Amino acid sequence: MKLSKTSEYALRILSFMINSDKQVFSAKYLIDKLDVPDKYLRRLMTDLSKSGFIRSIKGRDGGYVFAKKAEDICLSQVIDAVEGMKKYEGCILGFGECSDDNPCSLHENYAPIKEQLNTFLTTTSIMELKSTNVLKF
Amino acid sequence: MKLSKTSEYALRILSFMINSDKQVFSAKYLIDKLDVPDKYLRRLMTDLSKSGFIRSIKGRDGGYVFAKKAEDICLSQVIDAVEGMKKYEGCILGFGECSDDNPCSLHENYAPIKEQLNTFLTTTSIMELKSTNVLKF
DNA sequence: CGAAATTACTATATGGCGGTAGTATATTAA
DNA sequence: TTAATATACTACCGCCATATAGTAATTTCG
Repeated sequence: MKLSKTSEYALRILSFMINSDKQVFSAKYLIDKLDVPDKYLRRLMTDLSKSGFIRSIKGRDGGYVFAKKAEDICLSQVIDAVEGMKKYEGCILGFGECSDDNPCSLHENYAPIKEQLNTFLTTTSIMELKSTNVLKF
Repeated sequence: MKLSKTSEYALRILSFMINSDKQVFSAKYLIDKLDVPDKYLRRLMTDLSKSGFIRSIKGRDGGYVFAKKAEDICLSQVIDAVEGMKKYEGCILGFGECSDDNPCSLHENYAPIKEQLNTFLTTTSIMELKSTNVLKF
């Protein structure tokens, strides 16, 4: 299951920052290294700043730095900040009140899978995106 | 994880048809019973006909009937017909060539979950939507 | 200081999904 | 044969995600 393009971009950027020795990353530098559209990346960086994952430094020699430890940023937080987690948490048939007590006809079979997905997203930090391999996208 | 609204509608309609004693269902009747917008349902029924799940009968006293056994229609086929299965089958990070041999940094942890999801969708027929409970939506 | 480099903001395309409106076409009951 | 009932088709609109363009504001190096 694919995330939204915006979530992909966000994770790709944070992943790149983790895998680099640099501390400060200008938008220009990230655009040069990653396959993310110029203005879209800039706006996304502002969003990620407002969400508290990174911090912006204005002016000449400015850029972005991590605002918290990468170990403390989990996938679901990033996804929730840029596209929302609702679509990954809800009932597969879209029934508003689907639950163990009031299940839709697929609930019994699907609930365990959804549970695993949500556990994965909420317990995996972006440090998992650190890799010795070259980044691909 | 939620399906597209169109997939929801499609499964809701087929589910309703399974749970009824009727054989032929006019669009007007389905619209009256289900919470699906008039013209949107009509267009969707045409799509489901073209995909071979149901068959249309034109003219007065016309409507729609199943074109194949409900046991032979699985969830993934319906989803694929109306919204496509790509987003449920692809790499979570959107890497085109993500595989066991050439994995993205989340592949190892996410692949088993994706596998379960796809098995669920491809092995569950819409007969699973038959229920003694009242339909909810 | 002042020019250069950088982030922040606002406004504007673009494409797809969900939804609507009107018309054409087909069939049947009377 | 004709009116009624049904599906099929085409065109359009609104919203949201993605993407682009231009300008304003901020900081630092020389």
